Amino acid sequence: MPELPEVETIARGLAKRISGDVIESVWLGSKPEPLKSPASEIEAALRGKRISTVRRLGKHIVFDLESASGSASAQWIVHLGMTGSLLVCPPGLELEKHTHAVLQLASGRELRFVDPRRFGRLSVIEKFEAPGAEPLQIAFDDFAVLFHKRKTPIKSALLNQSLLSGVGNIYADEALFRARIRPRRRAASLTRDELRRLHQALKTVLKEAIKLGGSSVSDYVDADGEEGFFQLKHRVYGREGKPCRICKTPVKRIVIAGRSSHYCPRCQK
DNA sequence: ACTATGTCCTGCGAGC
DNA sequence: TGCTCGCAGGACATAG
Repeated sequence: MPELPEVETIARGLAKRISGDVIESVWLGSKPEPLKSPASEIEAALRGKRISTVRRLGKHIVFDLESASGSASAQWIVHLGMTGSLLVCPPGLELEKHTHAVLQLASGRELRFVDPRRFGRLSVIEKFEAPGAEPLQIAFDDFAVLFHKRKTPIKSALLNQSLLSGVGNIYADEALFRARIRPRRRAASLTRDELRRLHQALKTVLKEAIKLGGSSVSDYVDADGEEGFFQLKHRVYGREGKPCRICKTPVKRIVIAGRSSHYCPRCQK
């Protein structure tokens, strides 16, 4: 569900609310759970640990843990998949359907992981490193190299997490619109000027979305239960048949690599 | 090594 | 009202 701006918003909200809190106990749901690490390992790594920070890497949420003595411990990594959410709530609250993990915190609150579609993943690792580059940090030359000689459509390349970490379907479409590039273009066919525009557009759209708390399509809310507002700024995503905000030509929707892709046939070349 | 395709899940809204 | 169908913000395995 969430892409970089939504994950960033969630991580910031969690950092604000639960940094410094201590995990007293851990409950992990039964049967086919979305656990990448064994349940016993996750429980052992979390129980009794202090959450020193919460931050985002790619589409992953990283919980930096400390042991009681204050030394750095393993990291708890949460990937929300399409429909995952992390909720901070009072202990009495009835368990929502599809709750897969509950952490009791020393402050009396609970941190819950809920995920109906179960594409989300929980894991524990010493030091997590995202496979791809951070789109908000990558320099232009490194960005350009990523697409060098790639025959795949630029849209697919943007979604490839081992190239760039954090770009998903919405922001790929939105960045390509702003850069005036059609999603089906072969990545290697982009000119240097187009690559510059794409690099800039991607950073701009991601930053703007973070500012607005992400895009709330369907039921996304952040750690405080707040909706994002970037969906109001979408120029092509989810706007099939509606007039392009620049030239009024109806926005087209096509399927690339099984993902719906939206673009303006007039503005994007 | 790179690329295209299918699959994992549940829920929701559109259309009949 | 109730059913079926298609679709959903992701990532991985597999096959070519």
